Amino acid sequence: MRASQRARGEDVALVDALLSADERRRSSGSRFDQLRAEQKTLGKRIPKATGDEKAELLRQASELAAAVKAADADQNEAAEEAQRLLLQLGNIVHPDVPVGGEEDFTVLETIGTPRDFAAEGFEPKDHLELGQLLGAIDVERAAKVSGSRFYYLTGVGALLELALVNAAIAQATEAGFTPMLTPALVKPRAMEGTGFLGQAAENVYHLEKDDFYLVGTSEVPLAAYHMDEIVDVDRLPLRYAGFSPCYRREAGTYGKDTRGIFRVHQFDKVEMFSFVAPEESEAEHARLLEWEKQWLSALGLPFQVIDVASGDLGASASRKYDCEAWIPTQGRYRELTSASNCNEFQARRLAVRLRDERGTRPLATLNGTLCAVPRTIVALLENHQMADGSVWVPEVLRPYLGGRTKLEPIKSGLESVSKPATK
RNA sequence: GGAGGCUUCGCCUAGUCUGGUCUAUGGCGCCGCACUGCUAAUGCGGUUUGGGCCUUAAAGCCCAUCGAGGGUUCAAAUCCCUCAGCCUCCGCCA
Repeated sequence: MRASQRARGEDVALVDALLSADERRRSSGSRFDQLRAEQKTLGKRIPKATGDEKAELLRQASELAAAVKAADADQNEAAEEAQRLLLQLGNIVHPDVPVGGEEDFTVLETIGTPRDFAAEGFEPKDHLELGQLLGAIDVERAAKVSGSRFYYLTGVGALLELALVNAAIAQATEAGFTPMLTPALVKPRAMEGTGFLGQAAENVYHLEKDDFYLVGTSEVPLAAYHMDEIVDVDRLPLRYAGFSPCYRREAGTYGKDTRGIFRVHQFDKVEMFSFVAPEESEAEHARLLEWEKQWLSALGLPFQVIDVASGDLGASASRKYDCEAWIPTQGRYRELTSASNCNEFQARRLAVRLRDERGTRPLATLNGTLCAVPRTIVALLENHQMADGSVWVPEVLRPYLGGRTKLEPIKSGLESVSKPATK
């Protein structure tokens, strides 16, 4: 909603200011070039000259040097101004994107059918209750240690995460992605270049003492991986499957999704990231979505695909498809994955270019979630639960869970082993 | 954390002490052309990136770019300062 409220008038004013700053940069730049050429010519004569002639030349050169310096300063100032304005500008929205705020998305398709628990004769438990029965999730101790919106995955919960990650990486590798473990702390340039220091800045953790940012997604280190590089067009597409912890301040979400692990400050995620030629970006966007659908289908989750509305796109995406899984205890579809086409937006800021017969130009970057762990666990537990609190394990995960077909409530869980002394 | 060394137009490299002759040397790779049954070899030419001018186009021209930024100077790859990255050694540490 916030983004949609950004008045169009402001953007127009921004673009005008940007254009005039660029014009200033250009004119003082050509003045600089000209003065510099004169200075060079003059400079060549100085070593050969003697006496009065030399003194005169030195005097002229000195004046010229001052003029060059002034033109250079003008140029730099205008360039900085233009850059500053440019960073405030969001990506251009794809014309087919539905206009409006968060609620104005279009449902593109619905896959699978939510279970009818009433017909099965029992009331579904929510993921936290199931997690506790299984000895898989501990939010109480996490609150003690780290505060709200943190969690421990314990026992089978920890195993479940590892299984999900392994299965997701296996699928991505099969599809041709290069698996990557990425830094979670990045420099300002990487954060800024991916578009996270604009409206999204309030949701980013910053380590002031070292000027590091904690990434909210491995999209950041993956996009910046080829920063300042020129990639030969023959090497495209470059596809990476990143796995990293993700940190989010979740500012402005007080009171939203407070129960369980649906919305947390730290989680692990497998992310797909593609570098492609700009003319390929829409086709690649569709492919990313297909891989997400393949993943969610393999997990046996009912979900819908939405075309996210313009106001909910963020700064860097021109179009975004979300896959939303059915959450039985909430009675609605919730975001599990998100695939964004950023076209040249990030590449331009990070100076990632391609080289083909036409020369060099920015390429396109796209990102798509494969598996954001906690939310996937939420959906998995709730959708595959049975009346006794056990949870059916989809086939893709079994090889990574010692072949087990279901997770079962533990008789004497961690609770009985060591209860917190207080409360 | 401490001490020292290094960073040059794809890769390697000359140049830095002693500022102007650097319009940055040479090799490798790559591209084009020539020659040659093919390949190879050989010869000649080209080969950073960004901005601008000019042109139908090709070509050509100007400016910047020697890790980044600042300073000194008429003039900086070269001298000074700050920062970054890499390497070596010491300390500490999983």
